[in-house]
Amino acid sequence: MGDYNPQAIEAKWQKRWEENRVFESEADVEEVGSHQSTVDSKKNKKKPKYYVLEMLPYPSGTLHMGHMRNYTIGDVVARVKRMRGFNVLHPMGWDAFGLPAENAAIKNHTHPRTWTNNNIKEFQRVLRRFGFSYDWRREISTCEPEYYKWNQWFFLRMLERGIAYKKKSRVNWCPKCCTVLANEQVVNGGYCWRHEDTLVEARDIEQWFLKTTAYAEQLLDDLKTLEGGWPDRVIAMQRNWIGKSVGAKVWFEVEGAVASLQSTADSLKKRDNAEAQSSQEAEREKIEIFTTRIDTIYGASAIILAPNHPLATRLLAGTPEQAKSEAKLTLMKQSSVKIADIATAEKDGFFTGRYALNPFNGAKVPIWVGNFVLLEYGTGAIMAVPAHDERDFEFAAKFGLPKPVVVKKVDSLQSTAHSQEKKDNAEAQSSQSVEGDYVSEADEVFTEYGISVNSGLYSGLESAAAIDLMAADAQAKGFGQKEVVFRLRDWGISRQRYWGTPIPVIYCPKDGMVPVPDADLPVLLPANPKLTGEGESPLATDPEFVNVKCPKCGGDARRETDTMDTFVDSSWYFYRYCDPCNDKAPFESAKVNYWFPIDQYIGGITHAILHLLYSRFWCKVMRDLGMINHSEPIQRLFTQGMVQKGGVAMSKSKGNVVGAIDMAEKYGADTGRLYTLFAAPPEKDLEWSEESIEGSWRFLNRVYRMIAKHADKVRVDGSPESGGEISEKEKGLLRKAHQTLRRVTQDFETRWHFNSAIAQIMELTNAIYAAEPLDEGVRPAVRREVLELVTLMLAPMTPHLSEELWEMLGHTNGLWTVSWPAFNPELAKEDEVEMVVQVSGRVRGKVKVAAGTEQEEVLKLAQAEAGVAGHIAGKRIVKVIFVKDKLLNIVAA
RNA sequence: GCCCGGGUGGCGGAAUGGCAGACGCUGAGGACUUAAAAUCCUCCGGGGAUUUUUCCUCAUGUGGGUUCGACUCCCACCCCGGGCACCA
Repeated sequence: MGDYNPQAIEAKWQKRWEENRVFESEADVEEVGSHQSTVDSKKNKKKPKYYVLEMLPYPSGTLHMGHMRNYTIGDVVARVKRMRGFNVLHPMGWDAFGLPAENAAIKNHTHPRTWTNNNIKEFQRVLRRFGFSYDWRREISTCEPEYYKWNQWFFLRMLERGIAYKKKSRVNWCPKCCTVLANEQVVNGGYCWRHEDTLVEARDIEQWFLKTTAYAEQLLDDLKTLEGGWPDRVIAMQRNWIGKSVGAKVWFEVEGAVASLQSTADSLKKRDNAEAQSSQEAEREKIEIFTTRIDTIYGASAIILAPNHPLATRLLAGTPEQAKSEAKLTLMKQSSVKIADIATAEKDGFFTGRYALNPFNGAKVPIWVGNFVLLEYGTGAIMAVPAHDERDFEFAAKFGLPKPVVVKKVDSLQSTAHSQEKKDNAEAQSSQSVEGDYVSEADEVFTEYGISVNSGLYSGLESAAAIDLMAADAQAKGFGQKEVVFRLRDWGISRQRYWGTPIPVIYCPKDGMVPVPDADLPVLLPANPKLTGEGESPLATDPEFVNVKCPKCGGDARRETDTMDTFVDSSWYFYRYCDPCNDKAPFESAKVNYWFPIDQYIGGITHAILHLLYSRFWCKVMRDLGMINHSEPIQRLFTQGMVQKGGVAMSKSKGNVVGAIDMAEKYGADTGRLYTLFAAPPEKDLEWSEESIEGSWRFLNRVYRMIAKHADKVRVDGSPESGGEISEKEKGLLRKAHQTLRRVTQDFETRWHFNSAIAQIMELTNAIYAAEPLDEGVRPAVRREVLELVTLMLAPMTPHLSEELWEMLGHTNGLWTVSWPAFNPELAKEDEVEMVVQVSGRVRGKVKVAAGTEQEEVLKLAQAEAGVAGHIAGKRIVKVIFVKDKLLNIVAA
C-alpha cells in the first residue's frame, strides 16, 4: 500500500467526474424534445429540485482561501443534496464587468477584455483544481454581448414602464473612480466603497435611475417572508436601509401672502390640489413639512428649511435683511458639498425674517434655514419642536428659540398628582385638560410617547391616539395629510466608464430621447476605446459609437455614452443560469419557474444591502413583467464568515493572502476543504493557522492508512459474507458508527455544523483505531460496513479521497451513484448506559444500568453508591427527578 | 443614539434545560528509531485535601431571577465586533 497522495488522487477523480458528466443537472422541464439548448441533455427522473448557489466572483487578483471557504460550503451542500436524491443545480459564472478591470488595463496598457479573460482562465483553473461540483455547461460571463444584451433589454422594458428614467440630480461622485456612485456604494458616512480613504463629492449630474422607490413598500413587506431563511441582521440592515417612516405632511401658510409665481417644485404640487379643495382664499405661499410626530405640533417654535429648498430664496425676497440672508444662504449651500461633513457639522442656521402660521392654533412661527435639514428626505422642511426632538432642542438652545412642553411622561402625570414639585407648573400637572394659555419651558428633551398637554382639544390624549386624530383632522380641514416616507432612494445606474453595459438610448435633435429598438440589440461596446481613466465617458470619445441615425426619423443623432452600474449584471445573473444559451429572451419562464426560488444562496455579508436589495428589486420587476411566478428570488441566505490572517480579512492589498493554488499544491484540495470546514462554524470568521491545517492533513492520512490497511481483506467483491452471532466488539463498532451517522446527518441537513460533523467522524476513526486489531473478532462484512460509513460521511467534504477509498473497498460504480447511507436506529441503540446521579442538582456519582431501567431500580443502586449515600445521609428525600437512561436527581433536605 | 451579532481553557471551538471544556491545535512525557521525521500511547482550566487512588471546591463577561438542575431561559448592566445615523 502506498501513502496518501492527494495530487494523484485528485487529478484522477476530477477526470472521471468530467468524463461521466457527474455534476450536470437534469432536465428542468418535462422532456418535449423541442428544446435546443445544450443543458437539457439528461433525463429528469422526477427528483425534487435544489438550487444552491455561491455568489459569483469578480475575476481579479488571486483566488484565496477566503473565496474557497465560500465555495466549499456551497459544494458540501450541493453534494449532500445530490446524495439525498435531489436534482441539483450548482452553477458558476463571472461578474466580469467593472472598474478594476478598466483601471488595470490602463495601467498595463492592455484591454479590459484581455485582462478579464486571463483572470477568468486562472479562476477556472483554480476552481477545477478544488473539485467543486459545478455544472460548467451553464457558465456565464457578464461582459459577453450574449449576456449584456439582456441588461439592455431589461432596461428598455423598464423604460417603457417608467421604472427607468433620467433626471438631473445631486449625486455621489468618486474622484478616484471618476464616476458616479449609487447611494448604496457610499460607505462609512461618505466614503467610496472602492476607495475607503476617498470622500465622495456631491455633483449635479444628469443620469439614469431605476425606480427602486416604487417597490419600497414591497421590498419592506416581503422581508417578513424571508424571516427564518435569511440571517436576522441582513433583514435588519435592509429594513434599516429602506427606512420607512409613517407620519404626516402639514402645510404652514406663510404670513404676508407672498404670491407664488411658479410652482415647478415637486413639493408644491400637492399644495395646489389641497388648495383647490378650499379655494376661498387667494394664492398663498405655503410650506410643506413632514413629521412623524404631528402630536407635538403645538410645541413647534420654528419652521426650518433645508438650505437648498426652492422656497428659501423666494422667501428672502423683500425682507429687511435680504442681502445679508442671501449671503448666508449661499455660504451654507457651499459648505454642504461634502456629504461626510453634513453628518458631523455643527448646527447652523438663520432667521429668514418671515413667519408661518401653525394651522392648528394659528400661532405665528418664525421661518428659519438650517444646515441639518436634508432636502432629499421628506419635504426638505421641518417643524422644530425643541422640547421633543434632540436636534431641534440643540438648535433651539443655540439660537434662543422657546421650547414649549406639549408631551408629558405618563408616569409623571400619575405620580405628581400627590408629590409637590416646587415648579410653577403645578396646575398643569394636576389636570389633563389644560388649555393653551399656559406654556412650560423644557429644560431637557423628551422624545418618547406620553400624554399630550397644552395641545388644545388634543390635550389628555395618548401620543399614538393624538397622532391618528390630528392627522385625520388635518386631512379633513385641508392643511395636511397622512404620509409615508422612505429613506430608500432610486438607484442611480449611470457610470461614466467604459467597461460596462452601454445604455441603449439615442438622443435625436428632432425626436428627443429614443430607445434603441429591440431588434438592434445588443448595443455593442466599441472594441478599442481610448481609456484614460479621467473625466468624461470613454464612449463619448469614439465617434463611430456616438454618431448614429435616429431609429425614428433616420436623421443624425447621438448615442448615450454612459454605461450601467455593474450591479445591474449581478441583479439577475442567477436566472440566466437556468437558460444560459437562450438567444430569444433572457430566459424561458418555464425553466426559471422550475428552478426558482434559489433554495440556498451563500456569500459574504458585504452584499447585505447592495447586491441583495437590487436582486430583490429586479425580481419584483420581472414578476410584474409577467416573466416569473415568484416575488423573492432567494429563499435561504447564508452569510459565511471571512477568512482572516493576523486578525484582518485576507486581501491582496493587506498582503496576507493564502493562495488557493499554493494550498492545493502543498496539502491537496481535500485538506484545504476539510480545514476551512473544521476550523470554525461557517458563519463565523476564521483565523488562518498553518498548524491547524497540519491537523486536518494528519487526519486524512490517518483515515487513508486505516482503510488501506483493511481494504484488501474486506473488498465488496472478494470477502465471503460470514454468518453467525454478532460479537460484542462488532456491536460496539456498529453502534458508534451509526450514532455518528445520526449526528453527522443532522449536522449536514439542518444545522450546518460542519465542524462538529468532522469532530464526530474523527471520534469514530479514533474508536476504530482503538478496536485494533480489527481482524480479531470483527468479521470482514462488519469491518467493511464501518469503513464505508466513514468514507461516505466524508464524501461531501473530501470528495476525491472518498472516491479513492470507495474504489479501494472494491466498488466500481463511483461515489456519485451512491446515496447517503441509511441510519439504523437498532444498531445505534445502547444496551447499557451510564446514568448520572445527582443530589440536589449536583453530580455525586454514576451508575451503570441496562438501557431502559426504571426509576425504582436506579434509585436503589444510586443510594448504595458511596458518594451519593454520604450526601443524603441524615436528610429527607423530598423529591426524585428521573430522566430515563440519562439522570437521576435526588432532592434532599 | 438606534438596530443586529458575540463574550466558554494557552488557542480554534463542543455542549438543542441534564456529567462544562467533545474534537483539533499548541505544550509536556513516553514507545519505536543509531538519530531525526513520520507514527502510536499518556497527560494538559484554577484552588485545596489525600499524595500510588480518589474526593471536595471554584469556574462559561458581571449582578440578580426562574428551575430539582442554567453556557443554555428571563431581567439589568459591562465589554467586543458589525450595520445605520442630524432620516424629522
